[in-house]
Amino acid sequence: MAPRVIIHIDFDYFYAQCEENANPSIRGKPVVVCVYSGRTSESGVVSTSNYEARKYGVKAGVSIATAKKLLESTDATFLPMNRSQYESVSGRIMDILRDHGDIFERTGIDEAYLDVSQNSNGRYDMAETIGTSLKETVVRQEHITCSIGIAPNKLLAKIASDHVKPNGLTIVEPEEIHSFLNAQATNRIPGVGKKVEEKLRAINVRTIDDLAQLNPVVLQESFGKKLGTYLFRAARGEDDEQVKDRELPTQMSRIGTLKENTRDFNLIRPFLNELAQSLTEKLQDEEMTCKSVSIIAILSNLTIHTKSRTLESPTQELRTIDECAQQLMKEFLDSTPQTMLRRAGVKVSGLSKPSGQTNIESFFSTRSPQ
DNA sequence: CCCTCGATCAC
DNA sequence: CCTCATATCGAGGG
Repeated sequence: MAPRVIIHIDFDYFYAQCEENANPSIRGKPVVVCVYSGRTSESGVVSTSNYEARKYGVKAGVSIATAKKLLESTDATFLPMNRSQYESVSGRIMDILRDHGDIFERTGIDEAYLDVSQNSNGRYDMAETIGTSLKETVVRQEHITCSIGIAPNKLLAKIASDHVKPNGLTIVEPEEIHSFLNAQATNRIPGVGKKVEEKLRAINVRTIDDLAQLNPVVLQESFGKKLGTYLFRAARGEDDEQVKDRELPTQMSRIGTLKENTRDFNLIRPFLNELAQSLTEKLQDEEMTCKSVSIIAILSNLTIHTKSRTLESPTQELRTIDECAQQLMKEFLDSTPQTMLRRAGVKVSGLSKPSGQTNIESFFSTRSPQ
């Protein structure tokens, strides 16, 4: 396989940066984009904050109450998340990126990969020019800075984009892989979160170098075949994942927090209906159907439970989806007496776009009802 | 092979 | 004292 040159682009503190652009007067001050849960006026968590706020320890996941305390001495701005706004900014930036590479893959609202192997002629100096140019274009057109990683594969490009930020550009050429990974913490590897990191720490593995000493069999035994193999290769900077045009999304979900903990169906029914309605609108907008419906129940003790069902035939109708969700939730509550619901969600999955006929699967499922 | 469920990740 | 959305994996059961 010919060597590749991959770019990973990550928009800096994206939601907060969008808010700075929407209202430049808040620039230079701490900006905190919040998800308010609606329980009390202040309940909820921080979604994203700018770097001024991060200096005070205010980052994603911190409760709004805590963030207010940490920032009480400052002139910080707290804003509710405005997702549709960020979606449209993201969409325009993605259009710019798409123009800069041979293959483009959007992996989130604020990140994407570009395969520039052809485009750069396999040369890192040319790839750097492409990277610099796309950063300039994005700043000029959308006033958003981003951080970029350029490397021989997706894994290294992603770790590289995280290496220097905000507004960074990090190149890892093939001969630099080992010195680059060397002393980095294992959690720099995508896929190594809290749980995996804990398990690794328990066996005295803290750096990627430590990880690279482990036997593949040991890794597969502790983490399963797939993850074990992945970790073994990742520690060596190896990754064959192709940059691929994203297929259509395969699921969508809505979740919310109830006003108070309850198991009263008179409160839960309209709540689920709202979520189902929002999902149905989105499905119909996208001209998609779903094959199964799930409910998500988060109890007062914060444990998470799910229950799902495959429909007789794919649908995009509110009635079908809503009734299925209601039924599933009834069954769940009946099976767990006493428990109180804190949050509830609805998910639709097995999505397809019958008109698009993007795959053989949806072709047959729309042609031969049975 | 498909379905269901929980877990994990990363946002 | 605790959001939201998506993808993926593994296990267990048909």
